[in-house]
Amino acid sequence: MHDVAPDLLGCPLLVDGVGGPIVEVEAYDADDPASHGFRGPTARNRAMFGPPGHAYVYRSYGVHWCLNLVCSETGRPEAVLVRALKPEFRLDRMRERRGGVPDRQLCAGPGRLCEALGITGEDDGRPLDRPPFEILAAEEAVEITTGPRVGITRAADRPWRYAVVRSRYLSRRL
DNA sequence: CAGTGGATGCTCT
DNA sequence: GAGCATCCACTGT
Repeated sequence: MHDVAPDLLGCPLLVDGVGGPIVEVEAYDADDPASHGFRGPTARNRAMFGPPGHAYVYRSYGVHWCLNLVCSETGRPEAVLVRALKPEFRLDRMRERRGGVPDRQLCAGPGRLCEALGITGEDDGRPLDRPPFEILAAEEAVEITTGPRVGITRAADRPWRYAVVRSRYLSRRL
């Protein structure tokens, strides 16, 4: 799964044609105390234990939605949290949904990204290779760096945040 | 700029 | 009843 996470960077993620290339992700694996799947399957996290190539969407802080791409090859809960992408396709829809924030903040953060792409709990468990989802091959090679994950308390020092070097669309500086 | 705190609802202990 | 894989508004320099 730590192989999958960096490979996703640069790949355009679209929902109903709205989106752009992913610039920032975080990896969560089965032996990770910070992962929702760490304590076993529950009603919320069941998608994490399902087949790979599906979405795991959950509500964060009672307010925002966050999107994971499930990539458990072995039936273990492994997923990649999509934290930011470069707004590129159908910017008009994103601006409309995000209420006039600067373009660089349209998808700079997991909650913001879901709002811009219209992702909700309805999308939990849906396959990523069928509408409304679409993930394309990377347009060009990107330079990748790593750093500590954001917003967690347990295992916060694991450097499992992957980002495109010098992208101006990241949720935070590395 | 940096730092702080509130909103808000659901999950798990 | 506690604790969030967050965001935004507001404060003070």
